[in-house]
Amino acid sequence: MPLARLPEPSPDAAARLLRNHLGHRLVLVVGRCEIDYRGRAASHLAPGDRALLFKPDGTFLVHTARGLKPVNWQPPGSAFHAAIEEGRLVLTSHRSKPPETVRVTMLDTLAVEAFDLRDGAALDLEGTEDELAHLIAESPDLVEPGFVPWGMERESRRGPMDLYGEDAKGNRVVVEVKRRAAGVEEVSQLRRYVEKEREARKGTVRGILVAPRISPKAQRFLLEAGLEFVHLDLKAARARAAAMQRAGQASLGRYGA
Amino acid sequence: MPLARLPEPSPDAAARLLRNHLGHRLVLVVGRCEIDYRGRAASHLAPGDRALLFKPDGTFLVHTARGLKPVNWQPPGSAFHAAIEEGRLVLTSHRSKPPETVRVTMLDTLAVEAFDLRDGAALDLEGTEDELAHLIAESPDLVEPGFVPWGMERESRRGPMDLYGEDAKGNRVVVEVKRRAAGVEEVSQLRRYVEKEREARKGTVRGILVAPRISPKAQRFLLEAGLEFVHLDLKAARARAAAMQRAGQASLGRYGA
DNA sequence: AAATAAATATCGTGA
DNA sequence: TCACGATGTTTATTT
Repeated sequence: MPLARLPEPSPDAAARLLRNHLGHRLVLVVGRCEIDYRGRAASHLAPGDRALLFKPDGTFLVHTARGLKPVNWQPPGSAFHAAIEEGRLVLTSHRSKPPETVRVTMLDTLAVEAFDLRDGAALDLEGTEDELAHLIAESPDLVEPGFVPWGMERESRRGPMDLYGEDAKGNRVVVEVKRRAAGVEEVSQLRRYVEKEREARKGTVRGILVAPRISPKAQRFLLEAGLEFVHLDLKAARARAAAMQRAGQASLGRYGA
Repeated sequence: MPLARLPEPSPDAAARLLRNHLGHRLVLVVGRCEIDYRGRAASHLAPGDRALLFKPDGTFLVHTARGLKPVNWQPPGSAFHAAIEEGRLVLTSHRSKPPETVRVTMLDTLAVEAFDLRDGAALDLEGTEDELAHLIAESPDLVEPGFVPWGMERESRRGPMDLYGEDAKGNRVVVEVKRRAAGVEEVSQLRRYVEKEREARKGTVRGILVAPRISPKAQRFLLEAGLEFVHLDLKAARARAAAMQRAGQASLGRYGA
């Protein structure tokens, strides 16, 4: 049950409830309102019905009936304020760095509710770029036979590239991993790393973009920049990595320690 | 007032309400739940209290008590389904391209509500990159004295660059405009455009990055690539553009037609 | 605090 | 439909 709830409250009653709960509970406000934002940019939204969410951590969201993204918002850390101006409930959210304010004038409040949300769980997410990079680090033949990674970016701070190492011929190799289709921007990214490495070291430096797909323009750009593309998606990487690990185990069982 | 509302409903009662309104109204569900997502990636979220928003356009949002981003979501166009499984209310949202499903098992439903949101307003946003580019197009001296833009990307579809034209000496100039601080990625972007232009045309092609600020690494990269940086933020651009326009008007008044 | 890159990025636009 | 670039991007990570 809501901790508190007011159906079609008066501005005064709504303000009292909000002052009790804003910044402490999840507060939902639904109704007709007009919204102004000023900060890095500025916006105005003429009157209409919307749902407002005020979170205990200072997050503020305004959702219209359409679209995934909030039409206006404020990130965590913002301060809430409820006031009555000219008989109307005015809700503001402000933060200092950068200075930004969202101001909502309620014209018709349909509902105001506060909930105490208890939640100790953290999202367990898989299928990220990081997972793909780790699969390659463990089964580097996914890039090409003989590729030997010297380390991952996070571990070795040699640079921001996802993986680096050397190929079967001893050439330096920079690998950039993408979990989704690569475009020109991703090629540019790899190109920056490879150029930096070519400046720092003598000898051949290869750059390999690993992704499930590459756009035609990006493919041309890649070839012009002397870089390479390896097709690999997460599903295939998982399957092939598992197979390689099994093969490795089998080899060890037969020939290893 | 909500179109419909059930405080602490039974799974059956909640399912009935949801089947009536999902996909037609804004539906809010608050309660303890467990969430699984499978699609481009995959995630699991152990039980906890959250707020669910189902929009009429197929948008689905799961918000915890913290953070700006929903912990799980589904973009517009998704299909909703409410079922009872083993006595529990199970809410799913599915879309086909790409195939993705979010499945919410309600363990304790605190509230279910449906609202009919009427909203004909569109967000009026200013302070975008587009505005900055237009200010420069109208007052090209903001880039440098004597710069003459031949057209904007959108108007002339000459290419992906924000502005292009020629300087006082007749050199081709490619201008990339950013409304916020520029980093290495923004320099790479300008570099791509300039290189393409240098391939296509003979003669000098200058590349100018216009932004309120540039990071030290990006600055070095920019110089190495033979590109230039012009400091300009939106506020200054507005003020100087207005002053230039006034000056232009004054000149016309004195010397012009 | 600043910079860099990832994101289930989303969203609009143009080809 | 795809590709590309903007976003008040936000978020996490590292320096």
